[in-house]
Amino acid sequence: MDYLKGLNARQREAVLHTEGPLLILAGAGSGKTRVLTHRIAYLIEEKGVFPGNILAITFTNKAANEMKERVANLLGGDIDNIWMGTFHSIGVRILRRDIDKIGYEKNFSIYDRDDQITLMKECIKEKDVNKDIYKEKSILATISSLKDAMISPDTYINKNYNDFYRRNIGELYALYQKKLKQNNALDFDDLIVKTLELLRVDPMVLDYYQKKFKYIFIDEFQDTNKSQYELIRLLSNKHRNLCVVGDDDQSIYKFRGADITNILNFEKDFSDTKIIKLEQNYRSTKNILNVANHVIKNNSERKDKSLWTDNEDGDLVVVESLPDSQDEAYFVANMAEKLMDEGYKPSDFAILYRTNAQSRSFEEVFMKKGIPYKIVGGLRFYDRREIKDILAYLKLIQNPNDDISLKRIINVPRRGIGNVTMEKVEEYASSVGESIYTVLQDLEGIPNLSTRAINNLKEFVEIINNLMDIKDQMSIKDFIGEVLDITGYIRELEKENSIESRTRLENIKEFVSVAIDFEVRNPEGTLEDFLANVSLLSDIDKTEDLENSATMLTVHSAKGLEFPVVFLVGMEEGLFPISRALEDESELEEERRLCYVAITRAQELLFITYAKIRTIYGNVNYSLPSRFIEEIPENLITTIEESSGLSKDNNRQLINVIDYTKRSDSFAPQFPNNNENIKVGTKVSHKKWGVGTVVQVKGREGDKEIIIAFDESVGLKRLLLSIAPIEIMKGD
DNA sequence: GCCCTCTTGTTCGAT
DNA sequence: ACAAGAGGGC
Repeated sequence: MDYLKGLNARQREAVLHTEGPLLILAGAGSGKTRVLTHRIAYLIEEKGVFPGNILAITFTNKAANEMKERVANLLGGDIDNIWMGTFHSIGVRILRRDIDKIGYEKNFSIYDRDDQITLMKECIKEKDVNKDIYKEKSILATISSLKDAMISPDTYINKNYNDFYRRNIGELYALYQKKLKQNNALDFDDLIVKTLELLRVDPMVLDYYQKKFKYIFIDEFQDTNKSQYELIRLLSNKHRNLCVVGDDDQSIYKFRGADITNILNFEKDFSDTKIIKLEQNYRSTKNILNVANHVIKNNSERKDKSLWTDNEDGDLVVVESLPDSQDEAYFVANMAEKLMDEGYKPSDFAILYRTNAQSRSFEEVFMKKGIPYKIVGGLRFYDRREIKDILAYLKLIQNPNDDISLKRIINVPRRGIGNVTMEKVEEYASSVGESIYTVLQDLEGIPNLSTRAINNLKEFVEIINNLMDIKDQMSIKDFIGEVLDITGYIRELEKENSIESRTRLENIKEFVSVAIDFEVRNPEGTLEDFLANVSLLSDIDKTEDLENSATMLTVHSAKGLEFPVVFLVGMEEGLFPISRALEDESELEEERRLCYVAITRAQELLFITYAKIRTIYGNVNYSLPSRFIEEIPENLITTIEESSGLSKDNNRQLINVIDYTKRSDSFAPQFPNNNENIKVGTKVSHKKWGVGTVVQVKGREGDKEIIIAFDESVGLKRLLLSIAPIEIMKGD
């Protein structure tokens, strides 16, 4: 088979350059996945490279699976031996084999964000520092960036010895690491850092992997952080066949340590680097690409490149201003319906927003209109309480040292084991330096426990021991069934028999089917593998592959994806770019890159919307259109009104119907409030809040804001006169 | 030990 | 606007 077929000259060059360091600067939509898959296929088929000698690191597990599939299709052979996955999953794989060499046990747990917070709370309590000053989340953020930069607690403490606050942070960092180890647990950052440590500490292990990985690929290289970069430098050091693919314009993860200098300095670190630029875009129309180019060129920190396309001009990009976020949602939904009449499918649509919280209004309207949709991230399945509970049981059974998981479920369902009892147990456990589970094996040894507490604890210990005994005798799915049964978790929910408990039971069923699915895909997989798999899924991975539904997701999650029709919503100053970035040039450039990523997801049609009023935290905010909109030349954009009237060149008749913001439920009130009759003292009645008196009227850019005092149970409310659902009381 | 009410933070993005 | 956590009363 010819692996060069259908590739352009640059792409071929990238496929053929197999030896030595290679940096592929791949613009958005320039066919980099194609290059990567063909290059891997070429190596195996033409160069006779054994699949087990290839390591490919992708950004999500989904991307890894897709790449695997595509390579398998090209080759028609067995490629299971290729190591393909995210940095974190590769780390787990290496650590499961040899982590005992750096003092952990091989059955380590992986702690997610919530587990980290729980653990940090314990550290703060134990260290007895002011918890109003030392916030778990911000400390964890600091620790995470320190780990990314490979700075140890000791180094940090020594460097900041005279800074009281920082020294405390450093000591909390040290304590946090100590506790992780006691729990035999690693957090996400540890999966990289400990892998690095293992390779540095043990020359045999390093040698093994350096020899094994003759060819290494890294996708989305612009979003690797320092420790990840160090890891691949180490792994590739022997064969030096390292191929990295990235686009500095799409670097959007600085907040979690992504270091753009990795890509900018690659050629310095690897002196004989071959650089190939892929600049032909195969994804978007000329108009869309033009818009993207005009936005990104305002950034100063970037490698010079010019992305071009042979595709059609396509329609102009539509920029639409809406009164508020609900109108925005209706606009998108109405336009989607219109486009469906023209032959588009729901799955062709993506709604991209800056923050997850924005999804709600779109979800509501799509639900109302019956347009199928799915949400990436947001209300996360794996974050639900019942799922976390079951996972905690499984984690504890797999790793008895995992105190965090134990404490989560020791009294779930209720077993009469309360705080007082647990405090005694924990105190004893830490005094003898054992895990909670271990000390529970000999309840008589724990001081001051009441007989009742002992009996309750005994019951719990028996449940867990029982489950540990049967763990290896059955499939994962059956074992989860036993856990749900023996612990009484299901019985408790069934007994409750509320709407909520029924939803929970549904979710649990869903979780069991996840396990079944895992077993089908990984016949050899252990409970350990299953848990690691679940922990390391990205939001994209976790999103159900619902047939033919629109996708709602953040711009961050949209990285690497493409859609025929993109709605880029909430394009307002303070939201996108986000308020925090307004005064910082480098953060602003990151926002601009994010905007560039959003625009370049679109293949055929792009709609950009912004709302004049946006409610955040329940507060009304008046906003201006995003500066990124201002950066687009007028001749590249249009509005619905324009495009439906006198049509410009290349501009399709987008609509026949005029009002795209019409709300189908006509909640939008027809109250004649635009009159001058409302003034301070006027009595009005509101649908929901009842009768109130206007206490203030303020002018606001053509509209008026009124403040009304309602009954004391409601209090003061701020409303916009033009849209307030109020009526003036007669006889006033 | 349990339940109810009040307070608090959330929302920048995520493996 | 809303959920989760804290705190107080029983």
